[in-house]
Amino acid sequence: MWLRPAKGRRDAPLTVDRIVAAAVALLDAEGAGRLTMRRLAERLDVAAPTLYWHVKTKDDVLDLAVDAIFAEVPVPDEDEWTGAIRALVLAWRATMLRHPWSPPLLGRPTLGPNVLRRTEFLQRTLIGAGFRGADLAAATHGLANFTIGSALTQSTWQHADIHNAANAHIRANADAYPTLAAHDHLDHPDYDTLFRQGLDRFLAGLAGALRNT
Amino acid sequence: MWLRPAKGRRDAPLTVDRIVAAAVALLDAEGAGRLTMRRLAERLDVAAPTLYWHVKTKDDVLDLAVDAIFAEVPVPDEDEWTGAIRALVLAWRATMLRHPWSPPLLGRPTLGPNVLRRTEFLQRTLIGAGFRGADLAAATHGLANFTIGSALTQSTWQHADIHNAANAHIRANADAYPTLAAHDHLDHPDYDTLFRQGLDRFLAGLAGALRNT
DNA sequence: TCGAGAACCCGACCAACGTACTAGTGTCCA
DNA sequence: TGGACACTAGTACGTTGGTCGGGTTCTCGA
Repeated sequence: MWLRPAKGRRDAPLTVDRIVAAAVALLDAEGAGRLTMRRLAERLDVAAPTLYWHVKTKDDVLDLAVDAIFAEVPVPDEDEWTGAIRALVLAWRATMLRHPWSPPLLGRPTLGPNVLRRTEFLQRTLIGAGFRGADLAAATHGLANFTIGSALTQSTWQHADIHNAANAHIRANADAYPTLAAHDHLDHPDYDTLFRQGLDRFLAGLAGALRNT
Repeated sequence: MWLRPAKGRRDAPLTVDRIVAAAVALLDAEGAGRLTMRRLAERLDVAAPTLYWHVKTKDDVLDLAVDAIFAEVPVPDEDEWTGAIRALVLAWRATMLRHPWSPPLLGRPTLGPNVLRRTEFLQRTLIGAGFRGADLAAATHGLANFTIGSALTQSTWQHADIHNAANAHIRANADAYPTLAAHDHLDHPDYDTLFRQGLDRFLAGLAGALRNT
Protein backbone atom coordinates (compact mmCIF):
# COMPACT_ATOMS: atom_id res chain seq x y z
CA MET A 1 0.00 0.00 0.00
CA TRP A 2 2.47 2.64 1.13
CA LEU A 3 5.15 0.88 -0.83
CA ARG A 4 3.09 0.91 -3.95
CA PRO A 5 5.37 2.45 -6.55
CA ALA A 6 3.19 5.44 -7.31
CA LYS A 7 1.31 4.22 -10.31
CA GLY A 8 0.77 6.48 -13.22
CA ARG A 9 3.12 9.40 -13.22
CA ARG A 10 5.82 7.42 -14.93
CA ASP A 11 9.26 8.88 -15.40
CA ALA A 12 8.84 9.10 -19.17
CA PRO A 13 5.69 8.61 -21.17
CA LEU A 14 5.61 5.71 -23.56
CA THR A 15 5.91 6.76 -27.18
CA VAL A 16 6.19 5.02 -30.50
CA ASP A 17 9.80 6.12 -30.73
CA ARG A 18 10.65 4.54 -27.42
CA ILE A 19 8.90 1.35 -28.46
CA VAL A 20 10.79 1.19 -31.74
CA ALA A 21 14.11 1.91 -30.06
CA ALA A 22 13.49 -0.85 -27.56
CA ALA A 23 12.47 -3.20 -30.34
CA VAL A 24 15.69 -2.55 -32.25
CA ALA A 25 17.72 -3.09 -29.10
CA LEU A 26 15.88 -6.33 -28.40
CA LEU A 27 16.30 -7.53 -31.97
CA ASP A 28 19.99 -6.72 -31.92
CA ALA A 29 20.44 -8.54 -28.66
CA GLU A 30 18.36 -11.66 -29.22
CA GLY A 31 17.29 -11.88 -32.85
CA ALA A 32 13.99 -11.82 -34.62
CA GLY A 33 12.74 -15.06 -33.17
CA ARG A 34 12.75 -13.74 -29.64
CA LEU A 35 11.00 -10.46 -30.22
CA THR A 36 7.74 -10.77 -28.34
CA MET A 37 5.26 -8.14 -27.44
CA ARG A 38 5.46 -9.28 -23.84
CA ARG A 39 9.23 -9.15 -23.79
CA LEU A 40 9.23 -5.83 -25.51
CA ALA A 41 6.78 -4.50 -22.96
CA GLU A 42 8.89 -5.86 -20.14
CA ARG A 43 11.89 -3.94 -21.43
CA LEU A 44 9.84 -0.79 -21.36
CA ASP A 45 8.53 -1.55 -17.90
CA VAL A 46 5.00 -1.69 -19.12
CA ALA A 47 2.21 -4.25 -19.44
CA ALA A 48 2.02 -6.00 -22.77
CA PRO A 49 -1.36 -4.82 -24.07
CA THR A 50 -0.35 -1.25 -23.39
CA LEU A 51 1.81 -1.33 -26.49
CA TYR A 52 -1.32 -1.59 -28.58
CA TRP A 53 -2.35 1.90 -27.65
CA HIS A 54 0.62 3.23 -29.61
CA VAL A 55 0.96 0.56 -32.23
CA LYS A 56 -1.61 -1.39 -34.19
CA THR A 57 0.03 -4.79 -34.57
CA LYS A 58 3.33 -6.48 -34.04
CA ASP A 59 4.08 -6.23 -37.74
CA ASP A 60 3.95 -2.48 -37.37
CA VAL A 61 6.73 -2.68 -34.84
CA LEU A 62 8.82 -4.70 -37.26
CA ASP A 63 8.22 -2.31 -40.13
CA LEU A 64 9.13 0.62 -37.96
CA ALA A 65 12.23 -1.12 -36.70
CA VAL A 66 13.43 -1.79 -40.24
CA ASP A 67 12.95 1.79 -41.23
CA ALA A 68 14.59 2.98 -38.06
CA ILE A 69 17.91 1.30 -38.76
CA PHE A 70 17.94 2.74 -42.26
CA ALA A 71 18.27 6.12 -40.66
CA GLU A 72 21.85 5.11 -39.90
CA VAL A 73 22.72 5.11 -43.60
CA PRO A 74 24.25 8.49 -44.43
CA VAL A 75 23.48 10.04 -47.78
CA PRO A 76 26.89 10.39 -49.41
CA ASP A 77 28.29 13.70 -50.59
CA GLU A 78 30.29 12.89 -53.65
CA ASP A 79 30.42 14.10 -57.21
CA GLU A 80 31.48 11.17 -59.29
CA TRP A 81 28.51 8.84 -59.60
CA THR A 82 30.25 5.50 -59.15
CA GLY A 83 31.91 6.79 -55.99
CA ALA A 84 28.63 8.07 -54.62
CA ILE A 85 26.85 4.84 -55.31
CA ARG A 86 29.65 2.78 -53.90
CA ALA A 87 29.55 4.81 -50.71
CA LEU A 88 25.80 4.53 -50.36
CA VAL A 89 25.66 0.84 -51.04
CA LEU A 90 28.52 0.01 -48.72
CA ALA A 91 26.98 1.97 -45.87
CA TRP A 92 23.65 0.38 -46.53
CA ARG A 93 25.12 -3.07 -46.43
CA ALA A 94 27.07 -2.29 -43.27
CA THR A 95 23.90 -1.24 -41.49
CA MET A 96 22.07 -4.40 -42.43
CA LEU A 97 24.96 -6.48 -41.19
CA ARG A 98 25.04 -4.55 -37.95
CA HIS A 99 21.42 -5.64 -37.54
CA PRO A 100 21.44 -9.14 -38.99
CA TRP A 101 17.74 -9.63 -38.33
CA SER A 102 16.87 -7.01 -40.93
CA PRO A 103 17.57 -8.64 -44.30
CA PRO A 104 14.94 -11.37 -44.01
CA LEU A 105 12.43 -8.70 -43.01
CA LEU A 106 12.86 -6.98 -46.36
CA GLY A 107 10.47 -9.60 -47.62
CA ARG A 108 7.71 -7.22 -46.62
CA PRO A 109 6.80 -3.90 -48.23
CA THR A 110 8.97 -1.23 -46.67
CA LEU A 111 7.99 2.33 -47.40
CA GLY A 112 9.37 4.19 -44.42
CA PRO A 113 10.85 7.64 -44.93
CA ASN A 114 14.40 6.48 -44.37
CA VAL A 115 14.15 3.68 -46.87
CA LEU A 116 12.64 5.95 -49.47
CA ARG A 117 15.22 8.63 -48.88
CA ARG A 118 17.89 6.13 -49.81
CA THR A 119 16.06 4.99 -52.92
CA GLU A 120 15.51 8.59 -53.92
CA PHE A 121 19.21 9.29 -53.70
CA LEU A 122 20.10 6.19 -55.67
CA GLN A 123 17.69 7.07 -58.45
CA ARG A 124 18.76 10.70 -58.57
CA THR A 125 22.43 9.80 -58.77
CA LEU A 126 21.87 7.36 -61.60
CA ILE A 127 19.87 9.94 -63.52
CA GLY A 128 22.69 12.39 -63.00
CA ALA A 129 25.03 9.83 -64.48
CA GLY A 130 22.92 9.63 -67.59
CA PHE A 131 20.72 6.60 -67.12
CA ARG A 132 17.23 6.79 -68.54
CA GLY A 133 14.23 4.55 -69.02
CA ALA A 134 14.77 0.83 -68.84
CA ASP A 135 18.49 1.26 -68.21
CA LEU A 136 17.70 3.40 -65.22
CA ALA A 137 15.22 0.94 -63.78
CA ALA A 138 17.53 -1.98 -64.35
CA ALA A 139 20.41 -0.19 -62.66
CA THR A 140 18.37 0.90 -59.66
CA HIS A 141 16.81 -2.46 -59.07
CA GLY A 142 19.99 -4.32 -59.82
CA LEU A 143 22.08 -2.42 -57.33
CA ALA A 144 19.43 -2.68 -54.64
CA ASN A 145 18.87 -6.36 -55.21
CA PHE A 146 22.54 -7.17 -55.28
CA THR A 147 23.03 -5.40 -51.97
CA ILE A 148 20.03 -6.94 -50.31
CA GLY A 149 20.92 -10.40 -51.53
CA SER A 150 24.47 -10.09 -50.28
CA ALA A 151 23.36 -8.95 -46.87
CA LEU A 152 20.82 -11.73 -46.66
CA THR A 153 23.22 -14.53 -47.41
CA GLN A 154 26.03 -13.08 -45.37
CA SER A 155 23.89 -12.54 -42.31
CA THR A 156 22.85 -16.16 -42.67
CA TRP A 157 26.26 -17.69 -43.02
CA GLN A 158 28.52 -15.47 -41.01
CA HIS A 159 28.16 -17.46 -37.80
CA ALA A 160 31.25 -19.57 -37.54
CA ASP A 161 29.51 -22.69 -36.30
CA ILE A 162 27.04 -22.78 -39.16
CA HIS A 163 29.92 -22.18 -41.50
CA ASN A 164 31.98 -25.02 -40.18
CA ALA A 165 29.04 -27.38 -40.13
CA ALA A 166 28.34 -26.54 -43.77
CA ASN A 167 31.91 -27.19 -44.78
CA ALA A 168 31.98 -30.45 -42.91
CA HIS A 169 28.81 -31.52 -44.64
CA ILE A 170 30.18 -30.65 -48.07
CA ARG A 171 33.43 -32.44 -47.47
CA ALA A 172 31.59 -35.47 -46.19
CA ASN A 173 29.73 -35.59 -49.49
CA ALA A 174 32.70 -34.70 -51.63
CA ASP A 175 31.72 -37.23 -54.26
CA ALA A 176 28.44 -35.46 -54.88
CA TYR A 177 29.93 -31.98 -54.84
CA PRO A 178 33.51 -32.36 -56.05
CA THR A 179 33.95 -28.80 -57.17
CA LEU A 180 32.65 -27.27 -53.98
CA ALA A 181 34.74 -29.58 -51.88
CA ALA A 182 37.88 -29.00 -53.93
CA HIS A 183 37.71 -25.25 -54.21
CA ASP A 184 36.68 -24.48 -50.69
CA HIS A 185 33.66 -22.61 -51.83
CA LEU A 186 32.69 -21.73 -48.33
CA ASP A 187 36.10 -21.47 -46.75
CA HIS A 188 37.17 -18.26 -45.06
CA PRO A 189 35.38 -15.98 -47.45
CA ASP A 190 36.23 -12.38 -46.80
CA TYR A 191 32.74 -11.14 -47.41
CA ASP A 192 33.81 -7.52 -47.47
CA THR A 193 36.16 -7.80 -50.40
CA LEU A 194 33.85 -10.29 -52.05
CA PHE A 195 31.07 -7.76 -52.01
CA ARG A 196 33.30 -4.91 -53.10
CA GLN A 197 34.59 -6.94 -56.00
CA GLY A 198 31.16 -8.01 -57.15
CA LEU A 199 29.96 -4.45 -56.88
CA ASP A 200 32.85 -3.27 -59.03
CA ARG A 201 31.99 -5.83 -61.67
CA PHE A 202 28.41 -4.70 -61.71
CA LEU A 203 29.32 -1.03 -61.85
CA ALA A 204 31.72 -1.76 -64.68
CA GLY A 205 28.92 -3.44 -66.57
CA LEU A 206 26.64 -0.48 -65.96
CA ALA A 207 29.27 1.99 -67.10
CA GLY A 208 29.83 -0.03 -70.24
CA ALA A 209 26.13 0.01 -71.06
CA LEU A 210 26.08 3.74 -70.43
CA ARG A 211 28.84 4.37 -72.96
CA ASN A 212 26.98 2.43 -75.62
CA THR A 213 23.90 4.64 -75.56
CA MET B 1 -18.28 -48.74 -32.65
CA TRP B 2 -19.63 -50.90 -35.45
CA LEU B 3 -19.51 -47.90 -37.73
CA ARG B 4 -15.89 -47.25 -37.03
CA PRO B 5 -14.24 -46.73 -40.40
CA ALA B 6 -11.68 -49.48 -40.08
CA LYS B 7 -8.79 -47.54 -38.67
CA GLY B 8 -5.26 -48.37 -39.45
CA ARG B 9 -4.76 -49.83 -42.84
CA ARG B 10 -4.50 -46.36 -44.30
CA ASP B 11 -4.37 -45.99 -48.03
CA ALA B 12 -0.82 -44.65 -47.97
CA PRO B 13 1.60 -44.42 -45.08
CA LEU B 14 2.72 -40.99 -44.03
CA THR B 15 6.25 -40.20 -45.13
CA VAL B 16 8.52 -37.21 -44.99
CA ASP B 17 8.10 -36.78 -48.72
CA ARG B 18 4.35 -36.62 -48.44
CA ILE B 19 4.64 -34.10 -45.62
CA VAL B 20 6.97 -31.90 -47.62
CA ALA B 21 4.79 -32.10 -50.71
CA ALA B 22 1.76 -31.09 -48.69
CA ALA B 23 3.71 -28.28 -47.09
CA VAL B 24 4.75 -26.90 -50.46
CA ALA B 25 1.17 -27.10 -51.68
CA LEU B 26 -0.08 -25.33 -48.59
CA LEU B 27 2.59 -22.65 -48.84
CA ASP B 28 1.78 -22.09 -52.48
CA ALA B 29 -1.89 -21.81 -51.75
CA GLU B 30 -1.91 -19.69 -48.62
CA GLY B 31 1.56 -18.31 -47.99
CA ALA B 32 4.12 -18.73 -45.26
CA GLY B 33 2.03 -17.06 -42.60
CA ARG B 34 -0.67 -19.69 -42.74
CA LEU B 35 1.47 -22.78 -42.62
CA THR B 36 0.59 -24.44 -39.36
CA MET B 37 1.42 -27.87 -38.18
CA ARG B 38 -2.24 -28.45 -37.48
CA ARG B 39 -3.31 -27.27 -40.88
CA LEU B 40 -0.61 -29.30 -42.51
CA ALA B 41 -1.74 -32.36 -40.59
CA GLU B 42 -5.32 -31.72 -41.59
CA ARG B 43 -4.34 -31.71 -45.25
CA LEU B 44 -2.71 -35.07 -44.74
CA ASP B 45 -5.70 -36.42 -42.87
CA VAL B 46 -3.67 -36.98 -39.79
CA ALA B 47 -3.50 -35.66 -36.27
CA ALA B 48 -1.04 -32.91 -35.59
CA PRO B 49 1.39 -34.65 -33.25
CA THR B 50 1.82 -37.40 -35.79
CA LEU B 51 3.93 -35.10 -37.89
CA TYR B 52 6.51 -34.98 -35.17
CA TRP B 53 7.22 -38.63 -35.63
CA HIS B 54 8.60 -37.93 -39.11
CA VAL B 55 9.93 -34.45 -38.55
CA LYS B 56 11.68 -32.86 -35.64
CA THR B 57 10.38 -29.31 -35.73
CA LYS B 58 8.41 -27.00 -37.93
CA ASP B 59 11.63 -25.41 -39.13
CA ASP B 60 12.63 -28.76 -40.55
CA VAL B 61 9.51 -28.73 -42.67
CA LEU B 62 10.41 -25.29 -43.97
CA ASP B 63 13.97 -26.27 -44.76
CA LEU B 64 12.81 -29.35 -46.59
CA ALA B 65 10.20 -27.37 -48.49
CA VAL B 66 12.80 -24.89 -49.67
CA ASP B 67 15.07 -27.61 -50.89
CA ALA B 68 12.16 -29.42 -52.51
CA ILE B 69 11.28 -26.58 -54.84
CA PHE B 70 14.91 -26.27 -55.89
CA ALA B 71 14.55 -29.68 -57.45
CA GLU B 72 12.53 -27.93 -60.13
CA VAL B 73 15.59 -26.06 -61.34
CA PRO B 74 17.05 -28.00 -64.25
CA VAL B 75 20.80 -28.12 -64.63
CA PRO B 76 21.41 -26.55 -68.04
CA ASP B 77 23.20 -28.33 -70.83
CA GLU B 78 25.08 -25.62 -72.63
CA ASP B 79 28.65 -25.07 -73.71
CA GLU B 80 29.19 -21.35 -73.63
CA TRP B 81 29.53 -20.31 -70.01
CA THR B 82 27.46 -17.12 -70.08
CA GLY B 83 24.63 -18.99 -71.75
CA ALA B 84 24.76 -21.78 -69.20
CA ILE B 85 24.78 -19.38 -66.31
CA ARG B 86 22.01 -17.31 -67.76
CA ALA B 87 19.88 -20.42 -68.17
CA LEU B 88 20.55 -21.61 -64.65
CA VAL B 89 19.93 -18.29 -63.01
CA LEU B 90 16.75 -17.60 -64.94
CA ALA B 91 15.31 -21.00 -64.08
CA TRP B 92 16.31 -20.53 -60.48
CA ARG B 93 14.61 -17.19 -60.30
CA ALA B 94 11.50 -18.56 -62.00
CA THR B 95 11.01 -21.28 -59.42
CA MET B 96 11.43 -18.85 -56.56
CA LEU B 97 8.79 -16.63 -58.09
CA ARG B 98 6.51 -19.61 -58.61
CA HIS B 99 6.79 -20.11 -54.85
CA PRO B 100 6.90 -16.56 -53.54
CA TRP B 101 7.17 -17.70 -49.93
CA SER B 102 10.64 -19.06 -50.59
CA PRO B 103 12.92 -16.02 -50.91
CA PRO B 104 12.46 -14.78 -47.35
CA LEU B 105 13.18 -18.29 -46.14
CA LEU B 106 16.65 -18.15 -47.64
CA GLY B 107 17.58 -16.24 -44.52
CA ARG B 108 18.28 -19.63 -42.97
CA PRO B 109 21.11 -22.01 -43.75
CA THR B 110 20.05 -24.16 -46.68
CA LEU B 111 22.20 -27.16 -47.40
CA GLY B 112 19.78 -29.50 -49.10
CA PRO B 113 21.01 -31.66 -51.96
CA ASN B 114 19.09 -29.73 -54.58
CA VAL B 115 20.44 -26.40 -53.45
CA LEU B 116 23.98 -27.70 -53.37
CA ARG B 117 23.64 -29.32 -56.76
CA ARG B 118 22.84 -25.92 -58.19
CA THR B 119 25.76 -24.25 -56.43
CA GLU B 120 28.06 -27.01 -57.60
CA PHE B 121 27.05 -26.43 -61.20
CA LEU B 122 27.49 -22.69 -60.89
CA GLN B 123 30.95 -23.05 -59.45
CA ARG B 124 32.00 -25.67 -61.97
CA THR B 125 30.83 -23.56 -64.89
CA LEU B 126 32.69 -20.52 -63.67
CA ILE B 127 35.86 -22.51 -63.23
CA GLY B 128 35.45 -23.81 -66.74
CA ALA B 129 35.22 -20.24 -67.91
CA GLY B 130 38.54 -19.47 -66.31
CA PHE B 131 37.70 -17.89 -62.97
CA ARG B 132 40.01 -18.64 -60.10
CA GLY B 133 40.54 -17.61 -56.51
CA ALA B 134 38.94 -14.40 -55.37
CA ASP B 135 37.46 -13.74 -58.81
CA LEU B 136 35.75 -17.08 -58.67
CA ALA B 137 34.32 -16.51 -55.22
CA ALA B 138 33.15 -13.03 -56.10
CA ALA B 139 31.44 -14.24 -59.24
CA THR B 140 29.70 -17.14 -57.52
CA HIS B 141 28.47 -15.13 -54.60
CA GLY B 142 27.61 -12.15 -56.75
CA LEU B 143 25.44 -14.10 -59.13
CA ALA B 144 23.69 -15.94 -56.33
CA ASN B 145 23.09 -12.82 -54.31
CA PHE B 146 21.83 -10.85 -57.25
CA THR B 147 19.36 -13.58 -58.08
CA ILE B 148 18.17 -14.03 -54.52
CA GLY B 149 17.81 -10.32 -53.97
CA SER B 150 15.82 -9.89 -57.14
CA ALA B 151 13.47 -12.69 -56.24
CA LEU B 152 13.04 -11.33 -52.75
CA THR B 153 12.06 -7.84 -53.77
CA GLN B 154 9.96 -8.96 -56.67
CA SER B 155 7.99 -11.47 -54.64
CA THR B 156 7.37 -8.67 -52.18
CA TRP B 157 6.16 -6.04 -54.61
CA GLN B 158 4.50 -7.99 -57.34
CA HIS B 159 1.06 -7.86 -55.77
CA ALA B 160 -0.80 -5.15 -57.61
CA ASP B 161 -2.50 -3.69 -54.56
CA ILE B 162 0.73 -3.22 -52.64
CA HIS B 163 2.22 -1.73 -55.75
CA ASN B 164 -0.52 0.78 -56.23
CA ALA B 165 -0.56 1.71 -52.58
CA ALA B 166 3.18 2.34 -52.73
CA ASN B 167 2.85 4.55 -55.76
CA ALA B 168 0.03 6.50 -54.22
CA HIS B 169 2.12 7.02 -51.12
CA ILE B 170 5.09 8.24 -53.11
CA ARG B 171 3.02 10.61 -55.18
CA ALA B 172 1.35 11.94 -52.07
CA ASN B 173 4.80 12.83 -50.74
CA ALA B 174 6.16 14.03 -54.05
CA ASP B 175 7.93 16.95 -52.39
CA ALA B 176 10.05 14.60 -50.29
CA TYR B 177 10.79 12.19 -53.13
CA PRO B 178 10.72 14.27 -56.30
CA THR B 179 12.81 11.92 -58.39
CA LEU B 180 10.87 8.83 -57.48
CA ALA B 181 7.57 10.57 -58.12
CA ALA B 182 8.70 12.04 -61.42
CA HIS B 183 10.28 8.97 -62.91
CA ASP B 184 7.67 6.47 -61.87
CA HIS B 185 10.26 4.38 -60.14
CA LEU B 186 7.70 1.78 -59.26
CA ASP B 187 5.37 2.06 -62.20
CA HIS B 188 4.66 -0.98 -64.33
CA PRO B 189 8.13 -2.45 -64.03
CA ASP B 190 8.56 -5.44 -66.27
CA TYR B 191 10.53 -7.40 -63.77
CA ASP B 192 11.52 -10.04 -66.27
CA THR B 193 13.39 -7.74 -68.62
CA LEU B 194 14.67 -5.75 -65.67
CA PHE B 195 16.29 -8.82 -64.27
CA ARG B 196 17.60 -9.98 -67.61
CA GLN B 197 19.14 -6.59 -68.23
CA GLY B 198 20.76 -6.40 -64.83
CA LEU B 199 22.11 -9.90 -65.26
CA ASP B 200 23.61 -8.96 -68.61
CA ARG B 201 25.34 -5.98 -67.05
CA PHE B 202 26.78 -8.15 -64.35
CA LEU B 203 27.92 -10.84 -66.75
CA ALA B 204 29.51 -8.19 -68.92
CA GLY B 205 31.42 -6.94 -65.90
CA LEU B 206 32.54 -10.46 -65.08
CA ALA B 207 33.66 -11.12 -68.63
CA GLY B 208 35.64 -7.90 -68.63
CA ALA B 209 37.43 -8.87 -65.43
CA LEU B 210 38.16 -12.25 -66.93
CA ARG B 211 39.84 -10.74 -69.97
CA ASN B 212 42.10 -8.63 -67.80
CA THR B 213 43.69 -11.57 -66.02
C1' DT C 1 1.27 -69.72 -37.47
C1' DC C 2 2.48 -66.87 -34.02
C1' DG C 3 4.43 -63.66 -31.03
C1' DA C 4 7.81 -60.01 -29.99
C1' DG C 5 9.56 -55.74 -31.18
C1' DA C 6 9.72 -51.90 -34.21
C1' DA C 7 7.18 -48.41 -36.55
C1' DC C 8 3.64 -45.44 -36.42
C1' DC C 9 -0.25 -42.75 -34.75
C1' DC C 10 -3.18 -40.12 -31.51
C1' DG C 11 -5.72 -37.63 -27.26
C1' DA C 12 -4.61 -34.73 -23.75
C1' DC C 13 -1.95 -31.39 -22.30
C1' DC C 14 1.46 -27.27 -21.73
C1' DA C 15 3.60 -22.79 -22.06
C1' DA C 16 3.84 -18.94 -24.84
C1' DC C 17 2.04 -16.02 -28.18
C1' DG C 18 -0.85 -11.90 -30.41
C1' DT C 19 -4.34 -9.11 -29.17
C1' DA C 20 -9.54 -7.62 -27.92
C1' DC C 21 -12.00 -5.82 -24.17
C1' DT C 22 -12.71 -3.61 -19.73
C1' DA C 23 -11.73 -0.88 -15.98
C1' DG C 24 -9.33 2.16 -14.05
C1' DT C 25 -5.91 6.38 -13.06
C1' DG C 26 -3.96 10.61 -13.76
C1' DT C 27 -3.90 15.33 -16.20
C1' DC C 28 -5.91 19.35 -18.07
C1' DC C 29 -9.32 22.62 -19.48
C1' DA C 30 -14.10 24.74 -18.70
C1' DT D 1 -15.25 21.27 -9.33
C1' DG D 2 -16.31 18.25 -12.78
C1' DG D 3 -16.14 16.17 -16.86
C1' DA D 4 -13.23 14.86 -21.19
C1' DC D 5 -9.19 12.95 -22.70
C1' DA D 6 -4.86 10.32 -22.81
C1' DC D 7 -2.88 6.71 -21.35
C1' DT D 8 -2.05 2.22 -18.73
C1' DA D 9 -3.06 -2.30 -16.14
C1' DG D 10 -5.61 -6.48 -15.94
C1' DT D 11 -8.10 -10.22 -17.55
C1' DA D 12 -9.15 -13.30 -20.95
C1' DC D 13 -9.60 -15.81 -25.42
C1' DG D 14 -8.21 -18.42 -29.19
C1' DT D 15 -4.21 -20.34 -31.56
C1' DT D 16 0.32 -21.85 -31.99
C1' DG D 17 4.64 -25.18 -31.66
C1' DG D 18 5.73 -28.97 -29.13
C1' DT D 19 5.78 -33.05 -25.36
C1' DC D 20 4.16 -37.26 -23.12
C1' DG D 21 2.55 -41.67 -22.68
C1' DG D 22 -0.20 -44.93 -24.18
C1' DG D 23 -2.39 -47.25 -27.97
C1' DT D 24 -2.51 -49.64 -32.58
C1' DT D 25 -0.70 -51.74 -36.70
C1' DC D 26 3.08 -53.85 -39.32
C1' DT D 27 7.22 -56.73 -40.02
C1' DC D 28 9.75 -60.56 -39.62
C1' DG D 29 12.19 -64.41 -37.61
C1' DA D 30 11.34 -68.99 -35.72
